[in-house]
Amino acid sequence: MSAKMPTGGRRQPTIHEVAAAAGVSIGTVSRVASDSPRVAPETRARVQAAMAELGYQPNAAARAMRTNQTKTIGFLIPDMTNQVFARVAQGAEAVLAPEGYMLFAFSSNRSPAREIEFLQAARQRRMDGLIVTLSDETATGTVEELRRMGVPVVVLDRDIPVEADIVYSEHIQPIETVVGQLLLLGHRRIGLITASHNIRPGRDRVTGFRRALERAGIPVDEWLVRARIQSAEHGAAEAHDLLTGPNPPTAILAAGSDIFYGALKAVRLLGLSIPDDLSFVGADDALLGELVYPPITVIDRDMVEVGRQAAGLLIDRLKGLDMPPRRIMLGSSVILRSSMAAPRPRTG
Amino acid sequence: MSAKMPTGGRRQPTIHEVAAAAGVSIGTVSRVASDSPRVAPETRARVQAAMAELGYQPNAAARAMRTNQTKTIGFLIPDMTNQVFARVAQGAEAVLAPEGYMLFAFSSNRSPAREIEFLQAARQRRMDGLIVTLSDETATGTVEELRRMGVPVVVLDRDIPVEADIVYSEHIQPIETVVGQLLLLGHRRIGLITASHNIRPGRDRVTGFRRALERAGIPVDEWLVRARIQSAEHGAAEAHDLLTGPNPPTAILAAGSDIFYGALKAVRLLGLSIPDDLSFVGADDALLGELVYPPITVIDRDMVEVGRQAAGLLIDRLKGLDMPPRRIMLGSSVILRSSMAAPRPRTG
DNA sequence: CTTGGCTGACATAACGTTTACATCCTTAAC
DNA sequence: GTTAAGGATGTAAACGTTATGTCAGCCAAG
Repeated sequence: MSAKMPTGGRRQPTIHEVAAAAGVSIGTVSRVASDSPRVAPETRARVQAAMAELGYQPNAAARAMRTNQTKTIGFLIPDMTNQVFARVAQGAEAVLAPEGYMLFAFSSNRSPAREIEFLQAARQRRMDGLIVTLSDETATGTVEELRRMGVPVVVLDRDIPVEADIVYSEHIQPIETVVGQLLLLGHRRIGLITASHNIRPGRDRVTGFRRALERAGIPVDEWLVRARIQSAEHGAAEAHDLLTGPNPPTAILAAGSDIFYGALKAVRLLGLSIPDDLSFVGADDALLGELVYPPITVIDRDMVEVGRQAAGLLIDRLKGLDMPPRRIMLGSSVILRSSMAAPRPRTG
Repeated sequence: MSAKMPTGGRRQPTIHEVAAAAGVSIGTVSRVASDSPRVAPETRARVQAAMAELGYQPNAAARAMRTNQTKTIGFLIPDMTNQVFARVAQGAEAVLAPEGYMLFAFSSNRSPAREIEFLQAARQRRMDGLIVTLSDETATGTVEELRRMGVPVVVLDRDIPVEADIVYSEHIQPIETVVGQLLLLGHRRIGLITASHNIRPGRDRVTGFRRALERAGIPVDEWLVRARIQSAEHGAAEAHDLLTGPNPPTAILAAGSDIFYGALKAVRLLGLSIPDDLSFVGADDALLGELVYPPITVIDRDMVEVGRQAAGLLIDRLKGLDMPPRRIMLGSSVILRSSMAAPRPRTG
């Protein structure tokens, strides 16, 4: 052969080859591979030497077929490029790895169709458990598929009619707090840009927003409430629309990390100065809020902890815990910075 | 049973149950499942109905055992929270999915030990191919493990002694360009913070840096060259050290996205103003560069394209292409913004 | 009416493990 | 010296597929 296929072609050694090399039966090799007792130290050493020599790695498929376990956890996220979900993965991984599970992340790019594909692939691969963040609670196919899973599933921050453990983040209260602050500063027209009503964070943020205004006795101008898609593009478009409208808000809440980027970019493009021309509040990306000038007030939450908690719930189920679905609610905090100020008196 | 284990416990139906339900043999079910011809339309319909009824999903492990294919590609990245790698995953996914492959991402958190664990897991799972970004070219265990893979591997932006296809990014030239610009502006002391010599990007950036200075006949002050760890912490620490030293640079190149964040944060904390007190250049996060004030000059590259190219190389190998390792070099661009200016005349 | 060709379906042998069971060999106790 | 106990190892079935070989039926041609 003149051209070698890079790192390809080599067949993986099987338990039989190891057995032959060590001069024992495959049963013995299997016992050594899975750290069973009942094997003589001398034999064990010989087998281990053969395994090392051949570079033997047990075939997970064959193993899975016998044991009905894959030691694999699937993690479905709407968007891999979003740091928020990446941090959750990090937290989950930290809990799962020591238990011998591998976490494989899959990004759906916010497409319910891709989510269904993933769930089917996960079922085909007989993954032992799942952590999922759906991009649309109202997509029935996804929920249906989730019901068929047959393995423990932990849902993140969504309300769906499925028997599963859930980790929630607090969204209502922090928005209420921030809107309260803005009202105190004198703002009366506050814009909210967030995710759609089809996912819990979107709904809750709108709820918090309304509550704060109602408590202050201020009617909600529906034009100022933009609950649509969770994306930078949406954030930019809505911010632009709000700020160039006939009666623009004096403050904007960009609730969602992507929306935060997009809205901030739109503000920059319009040449508005924060907080002189506009008060601005972001969410879920404390670092960005810190790096820009002026530093921006941000609603933040510990996503790594979300991942840890989710993995914890999953581990319990994998260990056979049998009880009704559990719910964990994790808090959010408001990091106050200098992006909020009293509104400039109307000059029009 | 009083408490039901959420979404757990349900055994998955097998091909036998589908066969029984449809009143055919398992062979026929298998042929329907894999879209073989040679099955009567009426029979096909009956089998499909049974599959839908039972929610049948073929067991991937059993399938893999027979076919020696898992339709799974592993993607090893140093850090999931880094957008750079997430974008690569996105690009790769876009190419792989239409070919029927699933991409599973795994983050090593820059630990060679975790990388070895992943490679072994990938081999156990008999993944069909791999895209890998190692965190240290000099870690021998990783390379050794890579050699044993037996399936096509595409390496991203690393020089390692393995027969594999590689996708490179251009790092020397953009640094040279930027340093050239800074020299033109009058800078003579320029600090470089980047990754260590153990990975190609770190080495190349230092090379570009030296070349630009040499061409201008300026000796390199080694104190100004900080090629260490690719992390925000390192970026912050080195920037702080440089800027508080006895003879600080008048310009800083923060070459690497994490380093960019960290260094920028350090500059903020020191209360320095860009570009008046300091010229500043970032890398790999064009969006951040755009959002901060003033907008920051950034060395950028199209990571989604990197992913696409890598997946393309992999697909070719999976289709049986047999030729010596291929190398693809992708360009980088410099996005000029207002963070570079003439150095302030020395007042000391 | 037989034969040959063809189609659709079935039966069955792998694939590489794990594990219950069988077997062999020591060693110790009677 | 026989036997029982027990530890170490071997044997073989099963897991859920795919693919190969086989066979039954049917139609057309001789």
